[in-house]
Amino acid sequence: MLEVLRAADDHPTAAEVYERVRRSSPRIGSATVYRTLALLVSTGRALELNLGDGAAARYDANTRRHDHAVCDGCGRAVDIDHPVPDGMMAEIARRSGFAITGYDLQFRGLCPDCQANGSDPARAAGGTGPTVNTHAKGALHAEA
Amino acid sequence: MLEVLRAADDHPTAAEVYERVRRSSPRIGSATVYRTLALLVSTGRALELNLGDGAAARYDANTRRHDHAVCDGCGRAVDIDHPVPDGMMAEIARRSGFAITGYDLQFRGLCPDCQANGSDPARAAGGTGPTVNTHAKGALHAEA
DNA sequence: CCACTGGTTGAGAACGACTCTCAGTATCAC
DNA sequence: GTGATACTGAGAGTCGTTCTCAACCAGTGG
Ligand SMILES: [Mn+2]
Ligand SMILES: [Mn+2]
Ligand SMILES: [Zn+2]
Ligand SMILES: [Zn+2]
Repeated sequence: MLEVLRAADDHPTAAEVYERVRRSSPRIGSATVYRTLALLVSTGRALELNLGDGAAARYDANTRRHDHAVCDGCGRAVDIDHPVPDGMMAEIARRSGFAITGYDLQFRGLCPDCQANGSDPARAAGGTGPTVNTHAKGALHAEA
Repeated sequence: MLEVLRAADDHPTAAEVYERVRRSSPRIGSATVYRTLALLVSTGRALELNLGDGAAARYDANTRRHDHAVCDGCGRAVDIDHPVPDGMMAEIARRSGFAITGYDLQFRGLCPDCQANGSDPARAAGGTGPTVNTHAKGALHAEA
């Protein structure tokens, strides 16, 4: 299970992990996949990502603190490694009165593939082929 | 409906909006609330927020670009107005190849109330009383 | 007035992503 | 082997949201 995650370069949803694990263990049930993912997350061996588009959670074996850029066309998420300045966190904490423990940041836009296939973006991104989320669910990226 | 949103200083979920609208229009159905919220969002008169905790979407009549600090204890979300430097966006775009159109940023931590009532945080935040999300759903704020 | 027409509405069914329950099974300790 | 214990998968349940569809409400023309 962790192997599957480590081997994944995309950021698979639980359903995608299930599908992949099933190839080597066809008798596994989805409950076990959810249980195991939760365990990996709670023991710090994986990250659960909520990319702010209201879609299913994604899982990431890369536990270093990092952010993502999410493609509005095909849903692909790529790693972004560019920490927010510390001073900013302190400033936010001071102004809000919150005890800030962390932050989630994601950029939205179009990936190179979807920029190319300008029209009907939600179909590009073929490549090695992670499932594409067709149903875009309304005006996204308005968030936060 | 927009009035209800404008009058709200918290960031109500669709269910909370429904509940409040119902006070003046008791015959309204939830389908209409969802439909209307979607319309407000798609016409730019409200924002749909996905605060990255996998919880229900929240709605915000404040359409200025702004971010939020979310309390891990009681779920409260307060506005943060502290734009990320432009240079950073450009840098991200350059390094990722994405055409970046925006970003979503949320800070996590404990609100002043929940800092006070240290133990059992998920019960504080009384105040004017938006519903509190008890079931915390596992290790949050690991995200992104 | 009143029959048509098209846009809204609300009730309830359907849906997707999860989470729970529970009986069956594998594991280990004796 | 026998029993205690943990783990598993099937399926039911939950929650937030969207869909479907019949009833309803404008208007419009007559
Ligand atoms: Mn990542
Ligand atoms: Mn706000
Ligand atoms: Zn794309
Ligand atoms: Zn709080």
